[in-house]
Amino acid sequence: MNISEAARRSGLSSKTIRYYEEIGLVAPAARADNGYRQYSKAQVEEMQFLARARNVGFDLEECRQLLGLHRDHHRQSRHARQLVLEKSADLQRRIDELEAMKTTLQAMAGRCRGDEGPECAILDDLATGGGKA
Amino acid sequence: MNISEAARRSGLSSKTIRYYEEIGLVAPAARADNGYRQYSKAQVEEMQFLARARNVGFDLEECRQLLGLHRDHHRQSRHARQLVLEKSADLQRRIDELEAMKTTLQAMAGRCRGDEGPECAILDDLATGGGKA
DNA sequence: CCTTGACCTTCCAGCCACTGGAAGGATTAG
DNA sequence: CTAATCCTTCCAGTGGCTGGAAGGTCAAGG
Repeated sequence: MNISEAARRSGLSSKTIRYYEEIGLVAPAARADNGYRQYSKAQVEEMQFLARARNVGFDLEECRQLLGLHRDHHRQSRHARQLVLEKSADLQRRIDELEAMKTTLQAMAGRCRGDEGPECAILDDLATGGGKA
Repeated sequence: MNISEAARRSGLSSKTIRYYEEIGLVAPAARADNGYRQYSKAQVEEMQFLARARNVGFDLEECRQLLGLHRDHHRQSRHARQLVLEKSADLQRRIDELEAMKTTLQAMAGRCRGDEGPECAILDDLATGGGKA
């Protein structure tokens, strides 16, 4: 299987697959006589694993750890669970941050006339910090 | 006022102030005889404006636009309001994404024993996509 | 056989918004 | 005089790709 087929099946782009190989996240692919990368089902499955891990918020270093656990038959599930709980808490912190920003923005928009005139509660808030901005 | 004092008062770092000058987000500072940058109150206020705008989620290009509106006495407040509403929607989309990730993670953690053994619902979910991961 | 188009390869540059650090000059306090 | 703390410029690195150039390979159609 060539790289674009592996990409289609895994959900990663060809570029991303090459990049993951370069940084050692996936093993270097076998090469056909013409130099093209060749992939097995097992490798595509690892790529799917990585695509899913990325999609739930893990960074590449965490993906590396998770993949290590996945490959290790002597792993302890508490290690995976800990990574997941930490990431979950991390996401919650980021959500809280974004919510706080959004609340501030909504408050500013609520005080702004938003018309053709120059008077603007938003710009005043940003200038003075008055509206908790 | 030297750069570190301007940094302290504005909430930006000295590095960031130099960077903003370099990309033309703030006007080049006046220089003292020794070559040190000198800042006025008005400039520090613009930096505070930028720091606040950054803190509510605007990227540097948007900050540039907001600062342009702030400086323009013939502005129309609807332009600022539009930027704010778009950013708010943008934040909401990101919040929704993060919530979805977190929900998936929580579900995975809930099914995982998290003990000393190798059996692990999390790794299985990531491998198979079974748990909607 | 030739061309066209879709693959594939490598390598380099760029994105965003800084941050760290090196190398060197200026200022201040003791 | 020295030490500490400023300031300057410049270069490199971060994460996780993405785009593009320059060139090799392959399958189908004329």
